[in-house]
Amino acid sequence: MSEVDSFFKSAFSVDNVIFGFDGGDLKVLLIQRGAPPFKGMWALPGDLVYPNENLETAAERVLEQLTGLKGVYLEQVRAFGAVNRHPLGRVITIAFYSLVKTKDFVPTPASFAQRASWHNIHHLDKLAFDHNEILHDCLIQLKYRVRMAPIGFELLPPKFTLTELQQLYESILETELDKRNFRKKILSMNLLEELDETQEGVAHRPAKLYQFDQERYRQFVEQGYSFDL
Amino acid sequence: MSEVDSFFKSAFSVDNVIFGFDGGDLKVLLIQRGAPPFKGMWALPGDLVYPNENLETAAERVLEQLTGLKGVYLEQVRAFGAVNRHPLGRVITIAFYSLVKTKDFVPTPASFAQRASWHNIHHLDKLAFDHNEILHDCLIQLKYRVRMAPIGFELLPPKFTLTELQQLYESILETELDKRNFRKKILSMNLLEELDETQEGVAHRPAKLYQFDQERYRQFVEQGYSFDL
DNA sequence: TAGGGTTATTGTATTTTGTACACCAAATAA
DNA sequence: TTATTTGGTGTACAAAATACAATAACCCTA
Repeated sequence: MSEVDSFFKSAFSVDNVIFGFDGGDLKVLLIQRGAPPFKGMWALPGDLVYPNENLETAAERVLEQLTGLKGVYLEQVRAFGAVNRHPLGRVITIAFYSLVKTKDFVPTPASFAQRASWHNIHHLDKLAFDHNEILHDCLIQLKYRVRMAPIGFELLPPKFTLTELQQLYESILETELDKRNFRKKILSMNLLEELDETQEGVAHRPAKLYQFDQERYRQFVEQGYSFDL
Repeated sequence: MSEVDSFFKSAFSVDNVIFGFDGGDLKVLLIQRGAPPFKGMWALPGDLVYPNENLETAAERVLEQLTGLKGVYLEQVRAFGAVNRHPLGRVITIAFYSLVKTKDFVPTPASFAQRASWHNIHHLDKLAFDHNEILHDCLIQLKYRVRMAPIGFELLPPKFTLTELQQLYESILETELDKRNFRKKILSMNLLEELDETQEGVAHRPAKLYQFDQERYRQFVEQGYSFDL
């Protein structure tokens, strides 16, 4: 991440809250800062926006440099622009969150250099800058969005069990869901394709695998329905 | 509104979608640009953010300079930062919307100078910059928020009839609502105080006046309920 | 190979919420 | 006084949310 010159007047950056899910709690990918300000502290990955770069493009670049991933789900949350949020000058930042499948994450040279690692979203220390606040707002946005659009699947492998899907929702929404009611509701939208495969390598009855069907969702929306969980 | 120097490298501004309601359709307050670029076209009121000014403060300043109003409801929507959105250079803008009571609006010198006027939100020409897109996104945001938080009242005078409130929701949501069901639902939350006053000067049975009770809403939230319409 | 351990899968009854719908009341104007 | 206009109200039905428990299918171990 390039750093802000100490004599700049104003600049803008993007910061990216990269969410991941590994079956337990919801995770966020943080980097450990190697230079002042906030040297050694954990921070959201981000960078200044290049002169000929859209905001989304900058956020995608930050994500790709760190994770090697392209084409992942990305959404802007809002701008953070408190006058003193950056100790070296006036920098406003545009916050994005993205949803990645943790198994796709391949550490890049940038992620080694920046000591990137996954952190449990509920056990976070004080982060650099106003990143705790940014993270908090992105999480609120995610909680809201995950119930109104079929974006949770972005955090799961292409084939998943209904229990995995339920646990994902439970960890994002921080609530417990009833198994039978959850299945009834998610299956009633008819957006999941039931596969002829089952879980393997588990010491109990293996669960059926499902995958999200993008085409069915397109028709679902076209017919005036909206995802709601 | 100060203009961007042609030799700047990058800057950021705020733009404010000021909504108003006069009983008919939802309105938005626009200014007619007096200088290039887009001279003569209608645009959202906005300005560059001052070096020592928070984003919200800048949006409040723009609003106050134009309308004389302070302390109105204001909410950030998101940043707009397409590379070529401003013809004179790289300017990203942070979009806000605010909700004002049209009867409180007192034209200021700035609003005369900028030929500010209310426009029907559904009959808009092409606006300057990317302001149609900004307006569109702010309207979508308003539609969401007005059903999840008691912010519609910000567009009405302190004392209003249930029919006025219903018409407000109908014009924001662009849908018709059933009178009995609407009243049942809004009254069931018990957030409105029924006053001992009635409408005056109407050629039919006068309606009871109500006012939104902020204190009741505080307790409502405290008890874990959430506004939902 | 039988039994124990673990998770998967399924339906129904009840409560709550949403929706559809029509008549009388109270004021002004002619 | 009568016509016109909007205000105000309740009930029956449909849909959705919720609460809840027994059997099935697999692996492991004795």
